[in-house]
Amino acid sequence: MAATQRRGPVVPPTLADVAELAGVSRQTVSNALNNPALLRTDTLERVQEAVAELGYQPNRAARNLRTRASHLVGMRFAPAQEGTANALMERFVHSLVEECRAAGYHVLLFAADHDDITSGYDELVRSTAVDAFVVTDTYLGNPQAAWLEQNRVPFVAFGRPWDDPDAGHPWADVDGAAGVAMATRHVIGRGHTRVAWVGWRKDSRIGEDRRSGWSATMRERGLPTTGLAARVEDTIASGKEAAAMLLDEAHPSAFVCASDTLAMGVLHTLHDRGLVPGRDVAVVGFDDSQAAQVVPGGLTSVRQPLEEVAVEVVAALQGMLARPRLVHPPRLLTPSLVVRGSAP
Amino acid sequence: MAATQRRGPVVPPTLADVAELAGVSRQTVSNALNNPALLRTDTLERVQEAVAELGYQPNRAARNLRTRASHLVGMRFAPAQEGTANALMERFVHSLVEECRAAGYHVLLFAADHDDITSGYDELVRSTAVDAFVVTDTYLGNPQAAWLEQNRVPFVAFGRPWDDPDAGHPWADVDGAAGVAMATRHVIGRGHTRVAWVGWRKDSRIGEDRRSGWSATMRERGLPTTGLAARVEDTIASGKEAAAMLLDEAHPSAFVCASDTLAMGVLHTLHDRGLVPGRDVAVVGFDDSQAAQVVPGGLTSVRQPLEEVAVEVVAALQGMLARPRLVHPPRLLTPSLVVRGSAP
DNA sequence: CACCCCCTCTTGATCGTTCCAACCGCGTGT
DNA sequence: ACACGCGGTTGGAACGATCAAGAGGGGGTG
Repeated sequence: MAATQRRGPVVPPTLADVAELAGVSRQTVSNALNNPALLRTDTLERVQEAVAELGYQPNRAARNLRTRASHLVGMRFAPAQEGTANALMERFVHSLVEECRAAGYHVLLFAADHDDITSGYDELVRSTAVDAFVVTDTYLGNPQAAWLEQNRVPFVAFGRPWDDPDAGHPWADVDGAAGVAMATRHVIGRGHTRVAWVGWRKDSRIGEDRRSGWSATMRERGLPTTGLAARVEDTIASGKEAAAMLLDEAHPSAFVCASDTLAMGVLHTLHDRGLVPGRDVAVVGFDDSQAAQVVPGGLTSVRQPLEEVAVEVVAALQGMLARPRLVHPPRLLTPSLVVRGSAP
Repeated sequence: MAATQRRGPVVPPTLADVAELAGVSRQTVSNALNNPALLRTDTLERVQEAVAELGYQPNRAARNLRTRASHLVGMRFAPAQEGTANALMERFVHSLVEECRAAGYHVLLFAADHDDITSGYDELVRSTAVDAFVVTDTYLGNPQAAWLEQNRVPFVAFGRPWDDPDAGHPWADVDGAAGVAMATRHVIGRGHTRVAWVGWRKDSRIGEDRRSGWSATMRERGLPTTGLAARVEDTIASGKEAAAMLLDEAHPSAFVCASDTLAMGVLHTLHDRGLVPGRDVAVVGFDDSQAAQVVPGGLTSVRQPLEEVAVEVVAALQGMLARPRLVHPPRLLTPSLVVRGSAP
């Protein structure tokens, strides 16, 4: 036996091998694995021993073919943009992988053409390579969400369906407005009254949502907002320029930003002007990126509970695949504030 | 027909459906896809039309079962450590996904128990869920590489087999010593003569390799190294302490570091002491992390050519799966230096 | 004209698993 | 004593693709 395995790839045992060793039929072995309650305890034990002895694992391809399920979840993996501080995905994907494992799923990554967003999805659906998708970039006006829904492809979104509040698919998201409100209250609590907002352009729904957390809190506390907001591209340079402009024209003592990238831009301006973050001017970012964690002095930032998002997403996936009719209720999760030197 | 598809999931067409529509047998359709040269051109066209009309894609599970190949590549996905600036994986994984797509493969992510490293691999191998693995964390004394080799599981490593120079598996790696040498020459070229090294503990093979790039270059230029090196944990705090110690005792005017995390630690000390990076003291990191890119002033850093690594890894995978006997020759790739404010 | 061969296409079997319906032994109710 | 239900088991048929081998027809050759 050892001699036959010395050369060439090891050929894994099959259900039939286990059945023969245990002295039962294939179906009994199958039941032992998928429906153990049907077996007498002594038979079950005998089968389990045989399974353990051979190191048997059911062949995925055969099982997939028969059950019409792959136990794979597809996810399009877009790279983090260089030169920004947005690195959510690594954290999220890891949590997702962990959660999926607990649920008996694996994560399949794929890339799509940049011009044809649906290409990757389409191919995987038609070849029945995955059971469902996790869609993460719903902020792009999500053409793929609409496409998936139209084609009755199961998927769960990380991100709200902004354009269609009662879309038929399950989703989980983080309450950006609540996070920014938390950040704003934090700096107000430290005595700041002129709190500026550096956010994204108006066409970003997420950006407007986050901004509302700032403006609502300011209004609530009776503080001014006019002239204290900037809406720019999500780059270091834009954040830097916006901060310079705001400092000159509106004299804020604190900045709340839509992203860590913008916040890092603000830090650049303070750095250039010899202002000390946290002492002269408070700065809060959003995402708790690695840059926020390691920048000298530290950047206070709103941290998304990506682990919880992953839990919700996988729960929704399981529900959706088990009972396709039932729609999992959406979940909106609350982020937390990580306080560091830039806004102590 | 439309009525039958209105409710419930759409059932994809099979080979038989295409065959019927094209008026040929199943096998002919199969040949049209896998071996088109065997068909007469007019038949081929007829089949291709039918394929296009039905939107046919071969069922993965069935194909996998029959061909005993899944066209999936497994990769263990470990999360980036919080509080450090090491975020290589996201970039590498994306490149890998792109390359795999070109080669007709997909990437399957999985997580393993922290105590039993081989658990995830074992399960996937025995269930024939993946054709091969990409192993990335070979620096941990790689128990999984040894295990995989022993069990004749195909895999390609990103990282050299440090402990076993002529290991039987293909690999690609980045020449860390060359990268550090490049960094060291850069600061020497700018007039620095007392160049310090902040690296990892001695038990790290990668760390010692990178260190050799510094020490060899210094020796080559006839510059002193004694008292100018520190070997510490890969954390911000350790880098910060090491920099303080070195500044007090050896008075270096430049720091070359084994990682961006350590380099950020050095920046912390400079920041505390009112020293300006790039003007008073030069600092070079390793990895070109997001933190290096966005920190005020910018951190000069050695950038790993992860895209090229991915190309090599996938090429090795293809060769290995096509001709298991032949061993793909290892490749050692040269990194580049990204110059920013900390060492202009 | 018969023979052979090559090119093209078809038929039957197979991969390893799960689903289906039938089967068997056994105890129970009538 | 016979039918019946029930827990436990059995062989056979699917799932959808590929592999192996064979069938049919046209053209070249002796």
